[in-house]
Amino acid sequence: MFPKLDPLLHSELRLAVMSILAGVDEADFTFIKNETGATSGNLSVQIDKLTAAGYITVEKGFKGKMPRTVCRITPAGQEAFSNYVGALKEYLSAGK
Amino acid sequence: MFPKLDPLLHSELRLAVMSILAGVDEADFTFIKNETGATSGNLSVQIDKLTAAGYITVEKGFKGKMPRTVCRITPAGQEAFSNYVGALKEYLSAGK
DNA sequence: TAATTTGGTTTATAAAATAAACTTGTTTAT
DNA sequence: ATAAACAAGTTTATTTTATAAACCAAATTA
Repeated sequence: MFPKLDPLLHSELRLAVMSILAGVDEADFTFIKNETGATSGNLSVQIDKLTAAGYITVEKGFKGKMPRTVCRITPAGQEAFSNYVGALKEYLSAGK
Repeated sequence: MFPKLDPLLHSELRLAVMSILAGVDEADFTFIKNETGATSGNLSVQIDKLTAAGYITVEKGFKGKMPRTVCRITPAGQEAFSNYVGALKEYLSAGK
């Protein structure tokens, strides 16, 4: 009746990150930080976890001279996110 | 853009409990335990938290000779659940 | 050239979830 | 009658997460 929720996605910040990345081609660290209001440290940690899970990729480069970290969602990440949304609906249906 | 999610509800088991209670008049401990597949210990702890928050009420009695714990959602709980569902939708919209 | 800011990472602390062990009392089998 | 197994939880301990604090290197600004 209640499907298991992917613990990697069932986290406020990681979910927000995935939500952003699901809607765009790419987004950099600073943009995600601004959108979510997260601290750099927290964001850095959560991005690592999503990367380790293969849900996103991280590409480090430079914009001019400043370092820049670009994130993208992977197909596996898209699917995991989609599955999570589906599973969650089972929990929410009663609460309209 | 991303509303804060009520941390009391953003928990797999507590959310399942609230989801059950949102749909029925009352439910007892054993029923919730069966529906969710949770361990007694975990369920006991999470029910305490929901009770402390005023989201549910717990009534202890007996069914025949056996102890029995009946749970009900409160108006505050209904509203919190409803708000949570609304907030969550902001996070899920990108993922269809 | 001395702050200050940008863009982070690493490490430490606080909070949460989960599991293991225990309690109280009830049936069931011997 | 009594021991073994079960029901319905609670309490305590362990593990996992999330968050915050401290730190770092390079770039920019005063």
